[in-house]
Amino acid sequence: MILSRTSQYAIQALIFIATRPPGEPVLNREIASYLNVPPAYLAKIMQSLCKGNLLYSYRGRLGGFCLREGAEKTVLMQILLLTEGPSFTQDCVLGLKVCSDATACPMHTKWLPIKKKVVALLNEQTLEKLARAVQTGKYRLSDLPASLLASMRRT
Amino acid sequence: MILSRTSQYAIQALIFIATRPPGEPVLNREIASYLNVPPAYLAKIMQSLCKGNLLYSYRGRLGGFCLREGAEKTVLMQILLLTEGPSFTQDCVLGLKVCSDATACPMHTKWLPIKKKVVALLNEQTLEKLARAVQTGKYRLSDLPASLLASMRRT
DNA sequence: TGGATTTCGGATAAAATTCTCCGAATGAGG
DNA sequence: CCTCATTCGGAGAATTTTATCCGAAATCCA
Repeated sequence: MILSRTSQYAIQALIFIATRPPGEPVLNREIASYLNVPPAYLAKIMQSLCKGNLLYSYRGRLGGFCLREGAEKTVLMQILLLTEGPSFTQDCVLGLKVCSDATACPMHTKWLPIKKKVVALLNEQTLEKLARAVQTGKYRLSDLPASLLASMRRT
Repeated sequence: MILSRTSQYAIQALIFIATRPPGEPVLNREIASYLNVPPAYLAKIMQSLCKGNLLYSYRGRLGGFCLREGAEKTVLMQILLLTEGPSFTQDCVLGLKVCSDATACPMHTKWLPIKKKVVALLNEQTLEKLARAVQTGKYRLSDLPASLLASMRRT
């Protein structure tokens, strides 16, 4: 039900970059402050996304990170395979080392169709699409400001 | 997509107890060796399941753990609420503090129907049912023996 | 009563994840 | 060439999760 923080940060950062004009490097500092995540930690994640061939990085003045050509078509599953590891979609719900159609845990047959839906969903969500959803203003990428949170609690 | 080890151990242990004759206490040691999980760690989890009112515990000779009366009807969701905490079903995929129909992350609307399916599934799987599935021999609760794993790798 | 067996509960260790710091390399611009 | 701003890469700290250890309390049975 839950992604690691690393995965969440990675997805958020990539969508954020996808909302920005392509070709103009985005600073790690800017991403971190927009998303409200620890900059030094995010920097590490950005590095691994570069190594995973999703991003270009540029040093020095005018440096920053850009999506690689075609990376707007990147799908959430690709990101998660980088951040969660390749066994991400294969793990057994109950933690069994081997859980296949042939020999399975008692949840296997019930879980399988749901897992397939999740995988399908993650495979159809592109950065481009998600970025556009954010640009409309209908959806958020970062937390609500604390002031707003407080007023929600009061009601 | 993934439960904590604690949750996995808890579910496995409870199903195992449910496969045993009710009223006869099962030893922590026995459960741990059957499931092949660390006994001392499992013992901690068993304690919290007692505090969560799913189990009875008995000390001394003939001691061990039994399902509480009616606990065969316990549903996976109840266990997970104990082991993963009450926000288990509420967390946003992208990690936003607030992500509701009113103000949401860009995955929210797509994720919601899947989450509902997951919740429904977890709410309909009782220990009784899962234990029976194991008793038929069709499904497993613990890992395959290492020898079998080795022979699978050879093919 | 005393010994054996088991869970309880607290402290602590180990491992994994999350997060920080800093010097070095790189590149832009004066 | 020098300065400044940025990412890179390695080391390591903090936190959380997973795992271990041990004395104490409870219980059975002889």
